[in-house]
Amino acid sequence: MVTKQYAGSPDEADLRRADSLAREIFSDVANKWALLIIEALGERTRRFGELRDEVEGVSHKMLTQNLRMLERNGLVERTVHATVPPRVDYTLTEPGRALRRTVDLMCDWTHRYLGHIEDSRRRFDG
Amino acid sequence: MVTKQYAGSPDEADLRRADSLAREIFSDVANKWALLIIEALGERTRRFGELRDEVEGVSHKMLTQNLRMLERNGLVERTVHATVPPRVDYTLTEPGRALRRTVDLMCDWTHRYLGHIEDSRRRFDG
DNA sequence: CGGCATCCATTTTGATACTG
DNA sequence: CAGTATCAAAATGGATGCCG
Repeated sequence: MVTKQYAGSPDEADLRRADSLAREIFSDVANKWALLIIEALGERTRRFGELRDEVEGVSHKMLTQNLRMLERNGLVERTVHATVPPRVDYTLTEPGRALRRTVDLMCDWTHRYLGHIEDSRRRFDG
Repeated sequence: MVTKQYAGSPDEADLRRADSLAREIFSDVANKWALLIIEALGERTRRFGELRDEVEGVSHKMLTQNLRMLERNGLVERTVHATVPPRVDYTLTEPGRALRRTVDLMCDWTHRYLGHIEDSRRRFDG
């Protein structure tokens, strides 16, 4: 559960605040592009352009937007090199790497159940 | 990585098909409502109305849509009881429960790094 | 009660052009 | 190269009404 259950305790207000925050973070992170970007970053530092190439189908705009969001939440670190042409590196932080481990599991899951899912779809569609 | 790397092997076409399927499944599943619904289902069977109450903020439409998608992918099983008024139960299948375990980890992650993230946001916004 | 279809507002997204 | 701004197109989501 994202939001935890609790009774009317003294610091109920604090708990509610934490819950709505948890929910907000979950909404930020639980979307296709964010998770694919986190996967693509892996353990290595990547340049903006490398990410755009590796995350298939992502547009320039979506990539920037999601990277900004991930940076804001402290999941990626952004390093600007003062060169011409400019070079910007992105790396997962510790929290980012921790999240990546869970995304890895989701990817494993996808490959593991590929067959099941394909069969299920055929049954459903037919 | 959602899509795996591979060289020009004989069954390259098959692999590409599997990859695009993996990507499609990932896109289906990696969205806020789907994951929240999977979490809400947990180990128990739930009625449609119970889910609507438990998944805070979900609309009738989004719930139906996502449940249909999850059913199609074989992650939930839908049971219609021929009563008046009608009663429809939803339960996670084995693949669904397996996915839920990874979503649980994502939720744990969220609560674990709540503080870090809140701090990071403050720094970023200010 | 649960589901589907429709309409409509809002949001998201992609394409494009422009900047440092 | 990376980022921002803008605009139109497309997808999403909510509200409503009707059906079994």
